[in-house]
Amino acid sequence: MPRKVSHRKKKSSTPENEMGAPNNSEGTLTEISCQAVGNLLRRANKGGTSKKKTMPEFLPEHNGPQVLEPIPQPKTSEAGHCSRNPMGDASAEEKCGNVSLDKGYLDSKEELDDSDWEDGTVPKDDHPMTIELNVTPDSAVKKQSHRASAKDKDLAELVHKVHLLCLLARGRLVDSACDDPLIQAAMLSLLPAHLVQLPNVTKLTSKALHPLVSWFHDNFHVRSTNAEKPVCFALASALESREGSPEEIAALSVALFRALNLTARFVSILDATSLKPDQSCRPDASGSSKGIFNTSTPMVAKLKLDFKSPKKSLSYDIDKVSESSLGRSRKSKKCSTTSHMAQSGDPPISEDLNVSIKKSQTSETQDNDPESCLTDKSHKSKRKGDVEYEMQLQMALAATAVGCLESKMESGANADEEKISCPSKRVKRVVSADASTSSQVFSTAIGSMKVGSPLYWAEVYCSEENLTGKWVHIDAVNLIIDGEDKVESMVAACKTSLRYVVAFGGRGAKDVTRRYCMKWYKIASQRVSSTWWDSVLAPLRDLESGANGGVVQLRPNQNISTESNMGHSFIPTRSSLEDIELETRALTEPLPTNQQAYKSHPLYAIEKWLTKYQVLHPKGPILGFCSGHSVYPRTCVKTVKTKERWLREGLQVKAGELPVKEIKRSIKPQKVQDSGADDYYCSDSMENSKLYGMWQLEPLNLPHAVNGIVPKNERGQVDVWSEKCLPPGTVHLRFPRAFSVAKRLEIDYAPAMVGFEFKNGRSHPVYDGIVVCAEFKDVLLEAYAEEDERRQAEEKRRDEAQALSRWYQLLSSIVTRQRLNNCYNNLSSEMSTDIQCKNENESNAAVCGDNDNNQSPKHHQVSKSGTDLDTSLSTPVKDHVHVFLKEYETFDEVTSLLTKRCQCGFSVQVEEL
DNA sequence: GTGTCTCATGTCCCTTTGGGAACG
DNA sequence: ACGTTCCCTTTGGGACATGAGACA
Repeated sequence: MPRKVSHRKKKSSTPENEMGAPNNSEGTLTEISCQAVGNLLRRANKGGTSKKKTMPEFLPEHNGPQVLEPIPQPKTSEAGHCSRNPMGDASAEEKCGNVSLDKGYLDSKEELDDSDWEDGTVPKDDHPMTIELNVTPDSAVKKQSHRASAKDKDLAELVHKVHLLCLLARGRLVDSACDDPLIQAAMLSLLPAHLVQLPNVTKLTSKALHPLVSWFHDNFHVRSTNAEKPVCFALASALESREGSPEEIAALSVALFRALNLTARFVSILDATSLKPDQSCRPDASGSSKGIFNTSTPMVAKLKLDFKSPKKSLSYDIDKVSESSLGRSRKSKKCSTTSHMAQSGDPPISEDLNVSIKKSQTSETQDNDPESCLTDKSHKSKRKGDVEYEMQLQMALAATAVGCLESKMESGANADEEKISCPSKRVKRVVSADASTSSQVFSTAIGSMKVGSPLYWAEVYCSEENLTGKWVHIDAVNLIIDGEDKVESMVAACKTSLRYVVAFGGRGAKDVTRRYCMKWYKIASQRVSSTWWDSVLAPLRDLESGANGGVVQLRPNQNISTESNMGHSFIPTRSSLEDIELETRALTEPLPTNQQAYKSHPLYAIEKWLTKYQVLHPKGPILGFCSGHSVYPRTCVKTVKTKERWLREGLQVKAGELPVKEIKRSIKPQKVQDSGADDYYCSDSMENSKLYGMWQLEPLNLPHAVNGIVPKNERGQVDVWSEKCLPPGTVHLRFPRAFSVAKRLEIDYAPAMVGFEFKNGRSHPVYDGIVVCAEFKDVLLEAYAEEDERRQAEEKRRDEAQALSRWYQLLSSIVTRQRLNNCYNNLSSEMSTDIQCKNENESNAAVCGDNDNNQSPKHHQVSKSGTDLDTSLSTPVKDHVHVFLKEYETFDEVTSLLTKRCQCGFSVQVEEL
């Protein structure tokens, strides 16, 4: 493939880039991680996916001469942070355009545009430039034609898990840094005196935190940071400059809260690489690639690219806001603009705006929610789906009669009653009054605002919120307090994933995704198996609840009811109450608005998407409707099976029960040979399978064994799928050849079929042992033991006989050879030597030769060929004494072996040392 | 541009109970 | 005569996941 060469021109050589790839960063944990995970994914992409798809994901790539531009290293020391900086890096990008590779690759599709590329050779000027390998932009976006194999899936899952672990570790580091006493003290020293004593820790409400958060928001801004420092230093640096990455700013807010003795957690979205193989190595639909170490916010990034002048950017935003907010107050415009500018991090403009906003906020923050400026935008007309969504939410809540989400109960408790009682007014009220809770509308509004995706925020425990206190979401970066229901919309609008939201505290962590994710069904399939995730989090949960899960002091009137409900032993802690809250959310998820979501929804189901072996029982209550289909609780979905399948589980259909469902089952075409003709025809017939539900079953009632006779099925066997399938009074003996013992003792038995084996195109029953009446068990075992012993003895005897026989054969052949040798005297001495050598090796029998007449002071190693047995066999006269005459001696100079021979044919070899 | 639905297609799982010839 | 082993041939249908295209 021809390589494409990009002229990145001056914009690529920013000071940041020059500093961004320091040699001293070589070998850092980040680099090693980048490379290791990159290698993993490259393995996954091997064969079928081009390099283009993998390379941008994991930078820096050390491709030697291929990358001529100094590639900026990941700007911080952590895995997740270096990329998850959707707002903070914006200013940096404005400065350096689309240069930095880790951003540039990912953020803008424009970079991949053909106009940016030209074929040619590398010019020999000093402009840094990049060579990208292998593919054209079109092919990069081109979809994979092949499906991911199981291996790819496994690998993607592995990478996903590793990435999650890295992000968890990162979160713990940040959490730990938030506890740093120096940072906390420095934060306190910056805090105005009137705010130091502001929060009443014992009776804290989210509203009381507004001044504090406003002050923080005004004084700390998001900037991109390219310094690679340990978390603590990074926080200190951000504190000093009052600027930092979103992660640092969020962490500083946590440090501030903790310095004020508030119970606060650092919350992070763990935006791990995709669990599915195709998505983990492919640019997403919006054209931005998301890799493990490079997560982008395309909307923000594009904005930065489009508008070089900050002022232009500002005017654009204001225009957009004014367009999208018809008849909105001036205040809301300011708020939205401020919100964005604070994120974009342009110094002069945001400063100016901060001043203006300060003025407006100081007079208004006490009474109005700052985030109302965001939610006001949701006044725009609702789509049909939004209205349906709201209606269904209400219906679901009414039908399930489960308490609504606590936050929503609080916000709209009064309105709910009216809505349920007066459906005709519902829509209007939803649009007008309850717009702040409409995530759909908010999503649209956020989209038009082009704000960055929140990835980090804080949670502060407010004891006076709700009845029992609650963890309150505080996004100091975006100046949003108690906006947990907005996070999902903002995240969705920015193409980020809300799969894992983890709160860090006390060096531990807790998954609080349920608090922020209202559409669990959308993320459920993107999350790793809960078993693994729970086991990973278990020790961290303990740490977290140990630090933050203190006993909740309930108000007197609440104490009674709680105790009566939960029992006297229940001591409510923050942790346990939060668990209940999250569990409640899990059980009160709003109804999805699209049909397909019901396919695998854990809570709801529609009949259309039931599988072949599922029925609704009972068929109700109807929780709502989706496109005209009734929605039922998932608990009504029951699995039905055939009699035979239930039999395997030790259950049988009750007498008189009719099948709850019948499905057509095609019988396998039988090959029937037509007599007299070569062609085959298939007899393809259909028959109905009768299916029964669990409620129609009873424990298996097999006929009892009587008079030592085992009850058998129509095939004369017993199907032993499990112990439950054994007829009463029988036992399963899993011994090989047990049947022969039973047969010998004339005990009735049945072969035990334990399953099937698919071989040679058809199923074969697999047998394992026999089933006999229980009373014969001991007799059989005894007999089997005896039989086994006898068999082993027999085997031993047979082996010995065979060994003897083989020895006899061997020796006979030697004797025969020797006799032939004696008879026909012309056998060469070499032959004899060969045989002796061979015999010596085989028999390994060496004896000392007493008859050695050699007088020389040699050390003799004498081997008597053929052993004594040989001698006795070869010499008919027993009292024969070997005589080794000199003339019969031979000496092999190569092996230094002296061979002495007797006239009888016996020979001895002496090795001369 | 986005979300939803339908259809097509690939993958995976479930299904499931010889018989004849040769040989010992 | 009887028991054991080998060889033959190499399913196929449905559920489910996923992508493409149409449509609102």
